Amino acid sequence: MCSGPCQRHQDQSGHHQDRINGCCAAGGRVRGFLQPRLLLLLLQQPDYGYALLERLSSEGSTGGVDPGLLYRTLRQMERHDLVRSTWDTEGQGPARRRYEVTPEGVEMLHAWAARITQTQRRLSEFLDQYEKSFEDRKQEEVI
Amino acid sequence: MCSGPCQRHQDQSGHHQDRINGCCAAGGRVRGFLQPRLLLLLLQQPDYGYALLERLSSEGSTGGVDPGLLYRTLRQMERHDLVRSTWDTEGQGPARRRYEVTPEGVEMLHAWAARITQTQRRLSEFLDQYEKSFEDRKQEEVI
DNA sequence: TGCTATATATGACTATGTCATATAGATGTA
DNA sequence: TACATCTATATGACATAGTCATATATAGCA
Repeated sequence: MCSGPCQRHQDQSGHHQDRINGCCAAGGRVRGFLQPRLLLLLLQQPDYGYALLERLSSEGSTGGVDPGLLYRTLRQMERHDLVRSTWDTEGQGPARRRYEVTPEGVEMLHAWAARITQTQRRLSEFLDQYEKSFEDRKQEEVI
Repeated sequence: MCSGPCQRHQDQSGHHQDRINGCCAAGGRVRGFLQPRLLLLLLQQPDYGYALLERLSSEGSTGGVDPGLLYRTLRQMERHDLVRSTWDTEGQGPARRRYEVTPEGVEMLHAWAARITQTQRRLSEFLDQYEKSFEDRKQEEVI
Protein backbone atom coordinates (compact mmCIF):
# COMPACT_ATOMS: atom_id res chain seq x y z
CA MET A 1 0.00 0.00 0.00
CA CYS A 2 1.25 3.39 -1.11
CA SER A 3 4.84 2.43 -1.76
CA GLY A 4 7.26 4.88 -3.27
CA PRO A 5 6.78 8.62 -2.89
CA CYS A 6 3.40 8.91 -1.26
CA GLN A 7 1.14 11.88 -2.04
CA ARG A 8 -1.52 10.92 0.44
CA HIS A 9 0.23 11.90 3.65
CA GLN A 10 2.24 14.90 2.49
CA ASP A 11 1.67 18.53 3.43
CA GLN A 12 2.27 21.49 1.10
CA SER A 13 5.99 21.68 1.83
CA GLY A 14 6.38 18.06 0.74
CA HIS A 15 7.11 16.84 4.27
CA HIS A 16 5.31 13.84 5.63
CA GLN A 17 3.08 14.31 8.64
CA ASP A 18 0.90 11.94 10.65
CA ARG A 19 2.27 9.11 8.60
CA ILE A 20 1.57 5.52 9.55
CA ASN A 21 4.70 3.52 10.15
CA GLY A 22 4.04 0.60 7.81
CA CYS A 23 2.71 2.86 5.08
CA CYS A 24 4.85 4.97 2.74
CA ALA A 25 8.09 3.80 4.36
CA ALA A 26 10.20 2.47 1.53
CA GLY A 27 12.21 0.06 3.67
CA GLY A 28 10.77 -2.73 5.75
CA ARG A 29 13.11 -1.87 8.60
CA VAL A 30 12.50 -3.45 11.95
CA ARG A 31 12.50 -0.97 14.79
CA GLY A 32 14.80 -1.51 17.77
CA PHE A 33 16.83 -4.04 15.85
CA LEU A 34 20.04 -2.12 15.20
CA GLN A 35 21.60 -2.67 18.61
CA PRO A 36 21.41 -6.47 18.63
CA ARG A 37 22.67 -6.54 15.04
CA LEU A 38 25.65 -4.39 16.05
CA LEU A 39 26.40 -6.51 19.10
CA LEU A 40 26.39 -9.65 16.95
CA LEU A 41 28.55 -8.10 14.21
CA LEU A 42 31.05 -6.77 16.74
CA LEU A 43 31.16 -10.12 18.50
CA GLN A 44 31.94 -11.83 15.20
CA GLN A 45 34.62 -9.22 14.56
CA PRO A 46 35.51 -5.93 16.28
CA ASP A 47 35.34 -3.05 13.82
CA TYR A 48 34.79 0.69 13.40
CA GLY A 49 31.67 2.58 12.40
CA TYR A 50 32.26 3.12 8.73
CA ALA A 51 33.11 -0.56 8.20
CA LEU A 52 30.01 -1.58 10.16
CA LEU A 53 27.92 0.57 7.81
CA GLU A 54 29.21 -1.50 4.90
CA ARG A 55 28.78 -4.82 6.67
CA LEU A 56 25.19 -3.85 7.52
CA SER A 57 24.28 -2.71 4.01
CA SER A 58 25.64 -5.96 2.56
CA GLU A 59 22.96 -7.82 4.55
CA GLY A 60 20.33 -7.39 1.81
CA SER A 61 18.11 -4.65 0.49
CA THR A 62 16.77 -3.58 3.90
CA GLY A 63 20.09 -3.96 5.69
CA GLY A 64 21.46 -0.42 5.31
CA VAL A 65 21.20 2.11 8.12
CA ASP A 66 21.57 5.87 8.44
CA PRO A 67 25.17 6.82 9.35
CA GLY A 68 23.97 9.32 11.94
CA LEU A 69 21.92 6.67 13.68
CA LEU A 70 24.80 4.22 13.57
CA TYR A 71 27.35 6.51 15.20
CA ARG A 72 24.86 7.71 17.80
CA THR A 73 23.86 4.15 18.63
CA LEU A 74 27.47 3.03 19.04
CA ARG A 75 28.16 5.93 21.43
CA GLN A 76 24.99 5.16 23.37
CA MET A 77 26.00 1.54 23.68
CA GLU A 78 29.38 2.67 24.94
CA ARG A 79 27.69 4.86 27.59
CA HIS A 80 25.89 1.73 28.71
CA ASP A 81 29.14 -0.29 28.77
CA LEU A 82 27.92 -2.72 26.13
CA VAL A 83 30.88 -1.88 23.89
CA ARG A 84 34.30 -0.28 24.35
CA SER A 85 36.19 1.85 21.82
CA THR A 86 39.79 2.84 21.13
CA TRP A 87 41.12 5.27 18.53
CA ASP A 88 42.99 3.62 15.70
CA THR A 89 45.36 6.09 14.03
CA GLU A 90 47.20 3.47 11.99
CA GLY A 91 46.28 2.82 8.39
CA GLN A 92 45.41 5.56 5.91
CA GLY A 93 42.65 8.15 6.11
CA PRO A 94 41.21 9.81 9.22
CA ALA A 95 41.44 8.15 12.62
CA ARG A 96 38.90 5.43 13.32
CA ARG A 97 37.14 4.51 16.52
CA ARG A 98 37.40 0.76 16.86
CA TYR A 99 34.64 -0.93 18.86
CA GLU A 100 34.57 -4.27 20.66
CA VAL A 101 31.91 -5.98 22.77
CA THR A 102 32.24 -6.06 26.57
CA PRO A 103 31.11 -8.98 28.76
CA GLU A 104 28.03 -6.89 29.61
CA GLY A 105 27.42 -6.54 25.89
CA VAL A 106 27.47 -10.31 25.48
CA GLU A 107 24.93 -10.66 28.30
CA MET A 108 22.78 -8.04 26.61
CA LEU A 109 22.98 -9.90 23.31
CA HIS A 110 21.63 -13.02 25.04
CA ALA A 111 18.78 -10.92 26.48
CA TRP A 112 18.07 -9.51 23.01
CA ALA A 113 18.01 -13.00 21.49
CA ALA A 114 15.49 -14.16 24.09
CA ARG A 115 13.35 -11.13 23.41
CA ILE A 116 13.53 -11.55 19.66
CA THR A 117 12.51 -15.20 20.01
CA GLN A 118 9.49 -14.04 21.99
CA THR A 119 8.69 -11.42 19.34
CA GLN A 120 8.80 -14.11 16.68
CA ARG A 121 6.26 -16.15 18.61
CA ARG A 122 3.94 -13.15 18.85
CA LEU A 123 4.24 -12.45 15.13
CA SER A 124 3.49 -16.09 14.34
CA GLU A 125 0.37 -15.99 16.47
CA PHE A 126 -0.77 -12.85 14.66
CA LEU A 127 -0.16 -14.35 11.23
CA ASP A 128 -1.96 -17.55 12.19
CA GLN A 129 -5.01 -15.57 13.25
CA TYR A 130 -4.77 -13.42 10.15
CA GLU A 131 -4.72 -16.41 7.82
CA LYS A 132 -7.48 -18.08 9.76
CA SER A 133 -9.67 -14.98 9.44
CA PHE A 134 -9.36 -14.91 5.70
CA GLU A 135 -9.89 -18.65 5.33
CA ASP A 136 -13.17 -18.22 7.22
CA ARG A 137 -14.13 -15.29 5.01
CA LYS A 138 -13.45 -17.29 1.86
CA GLN A 139 -15.65 -20.14 3.14
CA GLU A 140 -18.45 -17.69 3.90
CA GLU A 141 -18.28 -16.44 0.32
CA VAL A 142 -18.64 -20.01 -1.00
CA ILE A 143 -21.68 -20.64 1.20
CA MET B 1 18.98 -8.18 31.84
CA CYS B 2 17.79 -5.67 34.40
CA SER B 3 14.16 -6.67 34.52
CA GLY B 4 11.80 -5.06 37.00
CA PRO B 5 12.43 -1.60 38.39
CA CYS B 6 15.88 -0.76 37.09
CA GLN B 7 18.23 1.39 39.17
CA ARG B 8 20.93 1.59 36.55
CA HIS B 9 19.33 4.06 34.18
CA GLN B 10 17.41 6.26 36.57
CA ASP B 11 18.15 9.87 37.46
CA GLN B 12 17.55 11.47 40.88
CA SER B 13 13.88 12.15 40.24
CA GLY B 14 13.31 8.47 39.52
CA HIS B 15 12.67 9.07 35.83
CA HIS B 16 14.37 6.96 33.24
CA GLN B 17 16.68 8.64 30.81
CA ASP B 18 18.83 7.39 27.93
CA ARG B 19 17.29 3.99 28.42
CA ILE B 20 17.86 1.23 25.93
CA ASN B 21 14.68 -0.17 24.43
CA GLY B 22 15.12 -3.84 25.28
CA CYS B 23 16.53 -3.09 28.71
CA CYS B 24 14.45 -2.19 31.78
CA ALA B 25 11.18 -2.35 29.84
CA ALA B 26 8.94 -4.70 31.78
CA GLY B 27 6.90 -5.84 28.81
CA GLY B 28 8.24 -7.47 25.67
CA ARG B 29 5.98 -5.30 23.57
CA VAL B 30 6.55 -5.21 19.86
CA ARG B 31 6.69 -1.69 18.49
CA GLY B 32 4.41 -0.70 15.61
CA PHE B 33 2.24 -3.73 16.18
CA LEU B 34 -0.88 -2.19 17.67
CA GLN B 35 -2.42 -1.05 14.38
CA PRO B 36 -2.41 -4.43 12.65
CA ARG B 37 -3.70 -6.06 15.82
CA LEU B 38 -6.57 -3.56 15.94
CA LEU B 39 -7.38 -4.04 12.27
CA LEU B 40 -7.55 -7.81 12.74
CA LEU B 41 -9.64 -7.57 15.92
CA LEU B 42 -12.08 -5.13 14.30
CA LEU B 43 -12.31 -7.31 11.22
CA GLN B 44 -13.21 -10.29 13.39
CA GLN B 45 -15.77 -8.13 15.17
CA PRO B 46 -16.49 -4.39 15.14
CA ASP B 47 -16.22 -2.96 18.64
CA TYR B 48 -15.51 0.16 20.71
CA GLY B 49 -12.31 1.26 22.44
CA TYR B 50 -12.94 0.11 25.95
CA ALA B 51 -13.94 -3.37 24.78
CA LEU B 52 -10.89 -3.56 22.52
CA LEU B 53 -8.72 -2.79 25.57
CA GLU B 54 -10.12 -5.88 27.24
CA ARG B 55 -9.83 -8.07 24.15
CA LEU B 56 -6.19 -6.99 23.78
CA SER B 57 -5.27 -7.61 27.42
CA SER B 58 -6.78 -11.09 27.25
CA GLU B 59 -4.19 -11.96 24.59
CA GLY B 60 -1.58 -12.95 27.20
CA SER B 61 0.79 -11.22 29.58
CA THR B 62 2.18 -8.77 27.01
CA GLY B 63 -1.12 -8.12 25.29
CA GLY B 64 -2.34 -5.11 27.25
CA VAL B 65 -1.95 -1.58 25.92
CA ASP B 66 -2.13 1.93 27.34
CA PRO B 67 -5.67 3.35 26.99
CA GLY B 68 -4.31 6.71 25.82
CA LEU B 69 -2.39 5.01 23.03
CA LEU B 70 -5.37 2.92 22.04
CA TYR B 71 -7.79 5.82 21.65
CA ARG B 72 -5.23 7.97 19.85
CA THR B 73 -4.38 5.12 17.50
CA LEU B 74 -8.03 4.48 16.67
CA ARG B 75 -8.56 8.17 15.85
CA GLN B 76 -5.41 8.22 13.75
CA MET B 77 -6.58 5.18 11.83
CA GLU B 78 -9.89 6.91 11.27
CA ARG B 79 -8.08 10.00 9.89
CA HIS B 80 -6.41 7.64 7.43
CA ASP B 81 -9.74 6.02 6.50
CA LEU B 82 -8.68 2.59 7.74
CA VAL B 83 -11.62 2.46 10.14
CA ARG B 84 -14.95 4.24 10.49
CA SER B 85 -16.77 5.06 13.73
CA THR B 86 -20.32 5.80 14.84
CA TRP B 87 -21.59 6.83 18.27
CA ASP B 88 -23.55 4.15 20.04
CA THR B 89 -25.85 5.68 22.67
CA GLU B 90 -27.80 2.48 23.32
CA GLY B 91 -26.94 0.23 26.24
CA GLN B 92 -25.98 1.50 29.68
CA GLY B 93 -23.13 3.81 30.66
CA PRO B 94 -21.62 6.66 28.62
CA ALA B 95 -21.87 6.71 24.84
CA ARG B 96 -19.43 4.52 22.96
CA ARG B 97 -17.66 5.07 19.68
CA ARG B 98 -18.09 1.91 17.66
CA TYR B 99 -15.39 1.19 15.09
CA GLU B 100 -15.43 -0.97 11.98
CA VAL B 101 -12.83 -1.65 9.29
CA THR B 102 -13.12 0.02 5.88
CA PRO B 103 -12.11 -1.63 2.58
CA GLU B 104 -8.93 0.48 2.74
CA GLY B 105 -8.34 -0.92 6.20
CA VAL B 106 -8.56 -4.47 4.85
CA GLU B 107 -6.02 -3.61 2.17
CA MET B 108 -3.77 -2.13 4.83
CA LEU B 109 -4.09 -5.28 6.92
CA HIS B 110 -2.85 -7.33 3.95
CA ALA B 111 0.09 -4.94 3.60
CA TRP B 112 0.83 -5.29 7.31
CA ALA B 113 0.71 -9.08 7.08
CA ALA B 114 3.21 -9.05 4.21
CA ARG B 115 5.47 -6.77 6.16
CA ILE B 116 5.24 -8.84 9.32
CA THR B 117 6.10 -11.96 7.34
CA GLN B 118 9.18 -10.17 6.06
CA THR B 119 10.07 -9.10 9.60
CA GLN B 120 9.80 -12.70 10.74
CA ARG B 121 12.27 -13.75 8.07
CA ARG B 122 14.73 -11.08 9.20
CA LEU B 123 14.43 -12.15 12.84
CA SER B 124 15.00 -15.79 11.85
CA GLU B 125 18.14 -14.86 9.98
CA PHE B 126 19.41 -12.96 13.00
CA LEU B 127 18.70 -15.82 15.39
CA ASP B 128 20.36 -18.31 13.05
CA GLN B 129 23.51 -16.22 12.96
CA TYR B 130 23.34 -15.69 16.72
CA GLU B 131 23.13 -19.41 17.42
CA LYS B 132 25.84 -20.15 14.91
CA SER B 133 28.14 -17.63 16.58
CA PHE B 134 27.79 -19.26 19.94
CA GLU B 135 28.15 -22.78 18.53
CA ASP B 136 31.45 -21.69 17.01
CA ARG B 137 32.55 -20.16 20.33
CA LYS B 138 31.73 -23.36 22.19
CA GLN B 139 33.78 -25.37 19.70
CA GLU B 140 36.71 -22.99 20.14
CA GLU B 141 36.56 -23.54 23.88
CA VAL B 142 36.75 -27.30 23.37
CA ILE B 143 39.77 -26.96 21.09
C1' DT C 1 43.81 24.49 -5.89
C1' DG C 2 39.63 21.84 -6.05
C1' DC C 3 37.38 17.17 -6.03
C1' DT C 4 36.43 12.80 -4.05
C1' DA C 5 36.59 9.08 -0.62
C1' DT C 6 36.95 8.01 4.14
C1' DA C 7 35.40 8.75 8.88
C1' DT C 8 32.88 10.65 12.76
C1' DA C 9 29.39 13.54 14.49
C1' DT C 10 25.37 16.88 15.50
C1' DG C 11 20.74 19.33 14.71
C1' DA C 12 15.97 19.29 13.61
C1' DC C 13 12.20 16.58 13.15
C1' DT C 14 8.75 12.44 13.16
C1' DA C 15 6.36 8.16 14.92
C1' DT C 16 5.25 5.10 18.50
C1' DG C 17 4.80 4.31 23.09
C1' DT C 18 4.53 5.42 28.52
C1' DC C 19 2.63 7.68 32.36
C1' DA C 20 -0.30 10.92 34.42
C1' DT C 21 -4.45 13.26 34.36
C1' DA C 22 -9.00 15.37 32.72
C1' DT C 23 -13.87 14.81 31.69
C1' DA C 24 -18.34 12.93 31.94
C1' DG C 25 -22.42 9.69 32.14
C1' DA C 26 -24.55 5.96 34.90
C1' DT C 27 -25.19 3.35 39.09
C1' DG C 28 -25.00 2.02 43.86
C1' DT C 29 -25.05 3.39 48.63
C1' DA C 30 -24.58 5.91 53.08
C1' DT D 1 -28.55 14.63 48.59
C1' DA D 2 -23.70 13.58 48.40
C1' DC D 3 -20.08 10.80 47.05
C1' DA D 4 -17.67 6.89 45.32
C1' DT D 5 -17.00 3.76 41.65
C1' DC D 6 -17.24 1.82 37.12
C1' DT D 7 -17.47 2.75 32.34
C1' DA D 8 -15.77 5.35 28.38
C1' DT D 9 -13.14 8.66 25.76
C1' DA D 10 -9.52 11.87 25.49
C1' DT D 11 -5.32 15.09 26.11
C1' DG D 12 -0.57 16.70 27.84
C1' DA D 13 4.20 15.94 28.77
C1' DC D 14 7.82 13.22 27.83
C1' DA D 15 11.12 9.19 26.16
C1' DT D 16 13.20 6.33 22.55
C1' DA D 17 14.39 4.98 17.86
C1' DG D 18 14.72 6.34 13.43
C1' DT D 19 15.10 9.83 9.08
C1' DC D 20 17.16 13.49 6.65
C1' DA D 21 20.29 17.17 6.21
C1' DT D 22 24.54 18.97 7.23
C1' DA D 23 29.15 19.93 9.58
C1' DT D 24 33.96 18.72 10.20
C1' DA D 25 38.37 16.87 9.11
C1' DT D 26 42.08 13.69 7.06
C1' DA D 27 44.10 11.92 2.92
C1' DG D 28 44.91 11.12 -1.99
C1' DC D 29 44.64 12.53 -6.74
C1' DA D 30 44.01 15.46 -10.98
